[in-house]
Amino acid sequence: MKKAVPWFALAVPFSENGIIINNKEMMCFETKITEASIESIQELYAIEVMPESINIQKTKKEFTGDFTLPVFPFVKLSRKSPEQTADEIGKALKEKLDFIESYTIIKGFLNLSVSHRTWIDFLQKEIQNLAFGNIETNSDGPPVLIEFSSPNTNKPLHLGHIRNNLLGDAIARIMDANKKKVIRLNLVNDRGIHICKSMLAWQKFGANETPQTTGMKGDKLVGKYYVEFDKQYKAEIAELINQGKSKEDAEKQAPILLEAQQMLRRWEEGDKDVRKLWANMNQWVYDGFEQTYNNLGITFDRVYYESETYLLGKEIVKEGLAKKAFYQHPDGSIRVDLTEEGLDEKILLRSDGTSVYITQDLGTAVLRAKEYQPQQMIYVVGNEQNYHFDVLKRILSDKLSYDWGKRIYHLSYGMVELPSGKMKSREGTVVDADDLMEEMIGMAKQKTEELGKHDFNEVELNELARMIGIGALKYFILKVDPKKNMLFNPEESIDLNGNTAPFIQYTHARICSLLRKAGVNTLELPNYNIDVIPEAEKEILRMLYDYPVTLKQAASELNPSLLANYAYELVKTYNRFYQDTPVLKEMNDDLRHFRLQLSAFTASVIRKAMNLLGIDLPEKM
RNA sequence: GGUUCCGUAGCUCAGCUGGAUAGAGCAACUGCCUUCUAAGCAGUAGGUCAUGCGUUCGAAUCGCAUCGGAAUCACCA
Repeated sequence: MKKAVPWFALAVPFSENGIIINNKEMMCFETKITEASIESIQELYAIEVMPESINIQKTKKEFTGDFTLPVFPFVKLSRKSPEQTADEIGKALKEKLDFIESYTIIKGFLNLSVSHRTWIDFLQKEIQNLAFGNIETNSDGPPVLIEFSSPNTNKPLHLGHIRNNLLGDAIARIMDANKKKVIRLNLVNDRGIHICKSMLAWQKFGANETPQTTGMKGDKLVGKYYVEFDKQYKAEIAELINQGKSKEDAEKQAPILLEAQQMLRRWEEGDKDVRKLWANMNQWVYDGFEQTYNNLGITFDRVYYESETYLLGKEIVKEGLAKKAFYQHPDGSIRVDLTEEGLDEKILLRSDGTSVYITQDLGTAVLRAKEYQPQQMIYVVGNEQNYHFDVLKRILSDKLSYDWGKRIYHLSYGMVELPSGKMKSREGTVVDADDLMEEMIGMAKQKTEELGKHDFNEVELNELARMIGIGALKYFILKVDPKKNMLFNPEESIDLNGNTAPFIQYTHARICSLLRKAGVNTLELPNYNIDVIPEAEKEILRMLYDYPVTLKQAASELNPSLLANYAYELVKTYNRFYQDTPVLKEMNDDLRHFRLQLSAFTASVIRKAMNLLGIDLPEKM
């Protein structure tokens, strides 16, 4: 249950209580309150307390105040009642901190109120700051590598791949907002028995079908023959069992499987015909993938192909053998003994000298470490491979003593499950990525028309539907904590109301409309002053203030869902205000200007958060 | 069987570095459009936070045990 914090979380400047230390003089109330509290307690009770025991939190909505300090940990030291302790500390804090205007005490909770002037200053200053929330760290430092997507080329992408792609993309964006140089990697698994299965089935039953002759998307066509292979394979197994073979024997001896294995050997020998067929069919798949990636808005800086890198690992294994990090088993295979680390023995090279999955991962890890000398290597891979990455990391850092081995981080995400269980390509129980996107866009279009939005021509309507449909899909996936498994029910379509992207997009569009009608530049409004900020507005300010912290936390935990949930909370808070507070119709100039600026800044922060999730926002909807 | 992860409203999810009366959305029900976009807002109803014990001034949150679910433990990837 303990949150796994990546090793490099420390590289992000957090103070002990998780708050950013001064970024471009950004106001950080919590830090100042914490420091002043330590001082005050020292002065009042002559006792030094650790910063950890000062736990500044946001005041709950039902009480007045902005920040709360529970004083229970100090009552033993003060030898006074919680109320009296809180009062003494509150008095001292008010004196030390000019931004604290007043405080109230409820039981042992000291609720501090930040002055209205301070909040106005915050708004006026930060709305000018285009980089609000972003932070400068290691901007010239070595890059962060993020490997994600990494598809097999024998079948089309499905909803599980979508989660992987969206997480990888969002994390790359979040790291980038933290001023890290990010390299997006894709390692395409373009060779192996699975591709040979598709190739063989196509050769046998394909009748020379191509994407051109069938009008089928390339990856779909190749996937079709992968399923075709499986059908034939199963039929042959059944036949063999009928003839009296055991199930295991049948599975090993089915002629079509033997043929596929033969094809793989010919591929490895460089057989011209096989290589040509392979190159052709892979190209179909790449053309198909490109469309899917485009529609998802996913890009890469560097694509590795396994066919080019799969031999690299053998060298590493041989070196490790020479260094006695590994050993040779009597049967000829090379293995690593990780029993001391609480893991098992693991095969690194087969007895016939060919490489297994981990051999290749060792090779590509060394390759990219050499090429980029990265500060971090993040792998976005499902949690079914936790064990594999545990082994990989231990081999590289412990057994082979690569210093960068420790900087590998497996971003392990949960599976997308259907009500019927896990998705399985071979059994056809998958939610296809292209179909799902198309369906979402269709729904968005239909909804837009139902709501009688007539301000759009055909092109605009399509673009709007794309933003809403794809946005809804991305948000649906990204709002869930990455490490948790999630459920997708195809019977119930993804919502467009409530805690969804369209809700957030809609609020943004409303603000845009408001600003268009105001017809002023919100950055150049005359300086206003108001004595009392109404509660609805203050709640928005408090939410806006939270954005930088949320972004830092999302970065250090590699968790985009924090930003999704933040955006939702912000928007809900804004809508409450919008519903019954006039902005343009406000006659008091100061108030009107304040509300306009508050709205503009809110829209800007919504944009920031959603951009980090890869979600586009229309200005009208 | 070993290891790891998970269990919060009918459903999908927040909250988990211990803090005040456990929150949203969907589904159900009730109000609010002659006023800045109703893809909205306000409200009703729905909970032994899997169970038990422990630590603590205080536990959904930390520890131990039990029950239930998932993943993994390949000369597959």
